[in-house]
Amino acid sequence: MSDALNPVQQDAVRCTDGPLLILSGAGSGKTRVITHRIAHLVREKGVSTSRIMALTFTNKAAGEMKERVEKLLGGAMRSMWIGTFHAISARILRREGHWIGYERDFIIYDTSDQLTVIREAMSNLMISEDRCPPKSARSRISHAKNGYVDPEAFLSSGSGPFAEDVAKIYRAYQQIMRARNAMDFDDLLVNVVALFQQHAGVLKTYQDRFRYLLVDEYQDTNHLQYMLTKLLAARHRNLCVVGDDDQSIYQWRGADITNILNFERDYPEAEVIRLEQNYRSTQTILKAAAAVVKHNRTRKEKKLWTENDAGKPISVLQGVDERDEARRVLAAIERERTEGHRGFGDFALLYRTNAQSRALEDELRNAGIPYVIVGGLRFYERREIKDVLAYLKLVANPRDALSLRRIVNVPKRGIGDATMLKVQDFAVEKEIGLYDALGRAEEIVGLSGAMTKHLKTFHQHIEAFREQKTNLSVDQLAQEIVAGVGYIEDLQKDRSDENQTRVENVRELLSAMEEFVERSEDASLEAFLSEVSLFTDIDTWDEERDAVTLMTLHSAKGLEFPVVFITGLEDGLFPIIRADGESDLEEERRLFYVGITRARQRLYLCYALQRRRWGSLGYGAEPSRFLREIPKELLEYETPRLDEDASFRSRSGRTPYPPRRHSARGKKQAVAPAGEEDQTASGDSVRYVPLEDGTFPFDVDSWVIHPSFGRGQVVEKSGLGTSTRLVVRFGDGRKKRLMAKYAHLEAG
DNA sequence: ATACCCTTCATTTTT
DNA sequence: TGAAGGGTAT
Repeated sequence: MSDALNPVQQDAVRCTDGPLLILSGAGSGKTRVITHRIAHLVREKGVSTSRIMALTFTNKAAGEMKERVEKLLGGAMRSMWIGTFHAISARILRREGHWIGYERDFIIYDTSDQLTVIREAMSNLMISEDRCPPKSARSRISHAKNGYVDPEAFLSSGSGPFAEDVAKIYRAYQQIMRARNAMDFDDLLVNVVALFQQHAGVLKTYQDRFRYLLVDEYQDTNHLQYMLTKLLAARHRNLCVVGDDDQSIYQWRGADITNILNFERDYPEAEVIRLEQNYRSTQTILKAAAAVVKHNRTRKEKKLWTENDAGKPISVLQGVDERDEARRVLAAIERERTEGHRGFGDFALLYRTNAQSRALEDELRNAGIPYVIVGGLRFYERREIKDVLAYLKLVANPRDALSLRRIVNVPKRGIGDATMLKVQDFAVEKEIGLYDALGRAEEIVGLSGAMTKHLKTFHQHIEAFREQKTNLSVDQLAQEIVAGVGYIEDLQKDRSDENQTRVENVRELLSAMEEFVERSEDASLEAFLSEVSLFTDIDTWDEERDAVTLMTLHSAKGLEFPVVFITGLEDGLFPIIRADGESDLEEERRLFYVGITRARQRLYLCYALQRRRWGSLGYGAEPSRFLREIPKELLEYETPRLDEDASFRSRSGRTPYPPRRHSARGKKQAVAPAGEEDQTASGDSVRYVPLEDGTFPFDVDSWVIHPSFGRGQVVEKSGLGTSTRLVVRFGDGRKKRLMAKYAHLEAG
């Protein structure tokens, strides 16, 4: 990219006052313009950074923006509010939520937490899950919120099947969330809009403070975000929105493309600037992108151009099935690597659905190629991470019954479901929270003395953490908790690979917290919890790593790679057609457009003639109609090589690469079990003598025979009498935990 | 309490 | 297909 801004970019930078719509084509240097614009405001116009707010969709975009502005201005931009809509809303609500009945320490529920609450609401209402699937309730509630529709309005609008049920669930759900001082993602936006609408004074403070407002990816704003933007900008009207209607790919989530299409109607005095020079891709790639998106009707006409070379044709790869497709991708990667002198980090493999990553992943792993998967299984959604966070959440907010339930018996404290039911009954009877009920465990009838003690101990433990909360930083507090409850030790009791990974993840979390404390001005527990709740996988994606990147087309938005493979280009998959036959072809096409324009030099379009979808159901597929929308002269079909070599490889799973270890986040490595050789040597024979009380005489190191596992050696023994438990290592190296009284062991 | 078997779900995309 | 969660036998 050239150093100086081009004339249009300069216009966009200098046009600071009044509403401005920047239509920025893919690869047109959008981020550069935004950051220079902010720097211009500060340096040339003397605007204080504290008066600028920039809203983005992802933390990554926000972080990048902040970093680049800091670089331009040479200093930390503490006072400037750059963040995602959700993060900024959370920040405002931490300060002002009390106006609308939330406490400062409200917690943010993720989508699985949401589901739990919905189930709870449904069971209270006696609505069966067959009648109204919780997930569909969730999505309809979310839609309602995105349209700023409350339960009552939802009911009167009476839309869709079971509208009454959903309205009831919606209301009950909100009641539960309120009682727990909790908000879901949508609530963050709903509440900040409600706050501003109901409290003019509060709104005025923010309107006055933020004289310059900037919104990135405006084409993806939903109605709530639109309202929020409008409210904030109403006073100064210095609102700059940046976007590209051709890259609107979140309508399914409530994004309203008319926000960008109607900007000029909302702000008649708005300037419009079009960034149309592309600095990223070859002419060939741009031509293909333009030809595709031209098929859409609802869009603003624009003409992207570039001074770059024509570049190579776009390659089309055909596989017989998804494995074959994957192998062809790998072959192309290898060719690019040797001929094009590229590193693994230059490649991106994009797909429509996360499930498609498997075949690619399998082949990459076989070949020993390092790769990173973005999305899919998220760090903060892992069990161990959620456990630790649940402790923190409970410490932050004892009303968070969800977190309480999650960890009350983790690690095991002998507090089971039956006990918690009694606690719950007591809590309901006394009209107190679950947590407070634990503190009064001695009053609960029907609990054994030991159980009461367990509950009290747990309560005291948490109380102690709550006291420490004020003197300790978040990371120290987390360390105290992890150590205090023996979380890691508990994991290490079972030394499986899986648990080892879990321990590492917990440590990773702890170090992430240290980092958080170092870099944040507000290092409070609440701020940390807010941040992690709003974190996604793409945010941690490390572009420096020399590894092939795998991700969905959606995740790829905003990124670029020298070489891009778009896989699974089959009708029905991409464009996707759902089970009900519904498909938004224009949005799918925009998604394809986004994918194409991620590529700088080389683009590969791949499909398979047959693909397994949900297992055995293989379906024959037509190549995607989108392929036909690209002019033939831009394409180069790779001769399908369906020779015996390919089929041989398909069976043996061999590839030209030697297997090598690599780490792919979130995927457990296929590690061969620690091979213990056959134990054929006869050890000391222990006579099988069943004792009167049913105990068994086996000790550590003695040999036993199990009716189904065969012969093995006792490596651990715990418990006494009838509850004797043994860990036995059998012939194939597998260790089994056995309850001696059930195992039918014989001496051997 | 654990281990295994069964069912179900996911397969659209995410803050 | 395979992961994950529930239920049941041990």
